[in-house]
Amino acid sequence: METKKQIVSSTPEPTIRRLPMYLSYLKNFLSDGREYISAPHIASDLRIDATTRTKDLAYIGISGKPKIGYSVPVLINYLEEFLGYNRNDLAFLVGAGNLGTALLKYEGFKNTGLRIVAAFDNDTRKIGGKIGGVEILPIDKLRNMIERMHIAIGIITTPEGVAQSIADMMIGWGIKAIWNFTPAIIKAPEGIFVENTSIYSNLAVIINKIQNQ
Amino acid sequence: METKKQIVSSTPEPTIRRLPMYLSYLKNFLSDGREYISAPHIASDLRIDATTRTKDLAYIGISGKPKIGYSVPVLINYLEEFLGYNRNDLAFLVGAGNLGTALLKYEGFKNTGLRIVAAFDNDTRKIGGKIGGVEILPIDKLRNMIERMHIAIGIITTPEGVAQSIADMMIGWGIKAIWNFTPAIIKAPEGIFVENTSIYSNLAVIINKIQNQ
DNA sequence: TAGATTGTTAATCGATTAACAATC
DNA sequence: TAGATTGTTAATCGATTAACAATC
Repeated sequence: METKKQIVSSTPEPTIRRLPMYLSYLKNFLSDGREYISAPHIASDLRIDATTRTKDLAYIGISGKPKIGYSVPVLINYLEEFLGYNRNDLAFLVGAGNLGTALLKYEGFKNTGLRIVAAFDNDTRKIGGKIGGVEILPIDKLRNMIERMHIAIGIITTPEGVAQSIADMMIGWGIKAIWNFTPAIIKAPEGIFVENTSIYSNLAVIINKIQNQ
Repeated sequence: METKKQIVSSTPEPTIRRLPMYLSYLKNFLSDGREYISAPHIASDLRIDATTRTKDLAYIGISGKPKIGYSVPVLINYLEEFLGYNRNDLAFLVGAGNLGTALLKYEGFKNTGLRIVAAFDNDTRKIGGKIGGVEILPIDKLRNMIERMHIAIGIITTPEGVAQSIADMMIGWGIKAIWNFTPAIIKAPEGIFVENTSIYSNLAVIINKIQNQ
C-alpha cells in the first residue's frame, strides 16, 4: 500500500490571524443594532476579498443564507468559541519591565480566554508587589509554579539576552507554547510552539514601504 | 501593443520580516569572533530552509563565495543598510498609556533607524512631562508638529475606540505610514500604508495550536 | 584536483482570486 | 419568480522547497 501523505486539514494560519479582526468588526456592527450582514458588506469594509472571507468563515463551520447573509450574533458566538474566548488558558509572564507591565495591565485580554496568573522578575523592588492585579514572584519560584498549576503558555518579555534561558526553563518544566516578545530567536524542541511578536519585523516592513514609495 | 502587467519586483514581505532575524543572529555570531558563515549553518540554527535564506540574501544584493560562505561583517552592513538603520526615520506616537510608555522606553529602537521625536496624549498629568526622554504634548499640537517636521510615521497606542479618528488626523496632515498597535481596523486611502501589530492575532495562533495539540 | 558551498532553474505547495452554479 | 447572496470548483499567484550546475 502506498503511503499517503497525512492531510492535516487544519485552519490556515492567515485565516486564524484574520478571525479576531472579523470579531472586532462584528461587535462594532452589532452595537448598531443590525442583525444580518452579507459577505460583500464585511469584505468592502475590511478590504478583504469576499471569497476569502466566505472561506474563512466556512473553516470555522459557519454558513450564511443566500439573499439574507450571516446572523451577526451567531457569527460572534462561533468566532469567540473558535478563538477560545470561552475557555481559560492560563499563562505566566517572565520579565516585568516596560513591555511586561503593559501586557499585565492590558485590558484587552479580558475579552479573550487568556489569563496571566503570575509574573516573574528578578528585581527585588518588584517582587512581592502587584502589577495589573497580578503578583510578581521571584524567578526561582517559576519551576514549582509551572508544575503545580499545569500552565501551558509562557510569555517572555525579558531582555533579549536571557530569553533563551528562560524559554529552556519553561519548556523543561512543561510549558507547551511560548509567546516571545523579544527579538531573540528561541530554539525549542519539536512539539513546543513558539509565536514571536517581533517589533523589528513590523518595523522593517514599514521602513521598507516608506523607502520605496 | 499589449499592456503588460507591471512587475513590481520588490522584496517579498516574508523576506523582509526575516531580515531582522538574520541581523540579530549574525550580531551574536560576530561576537564569537568568526568572520565567515555558510548558508546551511545559518539555516539549521534558525530552522529556515537554506535555499530560502540564500534567496533572501540575494534579494538585498549580497552573494557568498563557494566553499567559504558569507562574510559576517559585510552581511551585517548590508542588512543594516537595507533595513534603514543608517537613516533617521522620524515618528510621532499618540497615546502615552501602558503600551505607549513601553515603546517610548524601548531600548531596542536605538539600534534601528526609528526615532520617536514626540508623543501626544490628552491626559493633563502627562502633558509637559517626558517619558523615555520624549516630550508629551497635547493632541491639539499634533497638526502643527506633523506639518512642520514632515513626520512620515505615526504610531497609534490609544484605546481602540479613538484609533480611527487619530489615524484620520495623521493622514490628513501628511503622515505616510501608520503603525497601529490597537485592535481597531484602520481604514486609510490608497497610498497610505498601515502596519498592524495585532496582539489578538498572535494570541489567536497560540490558542489554536494549544487546542489542537 | 576534489569537495563544499553558492546560485539558478524547475517543481511543489498553499493561499488568494475568479467564475459560476445553487439556493433562499 | 427574480435577484441577491452563498458556496463550490477551477485558475492564478506567490512563496517555499528541491534538484543540479557553477565555482572557488
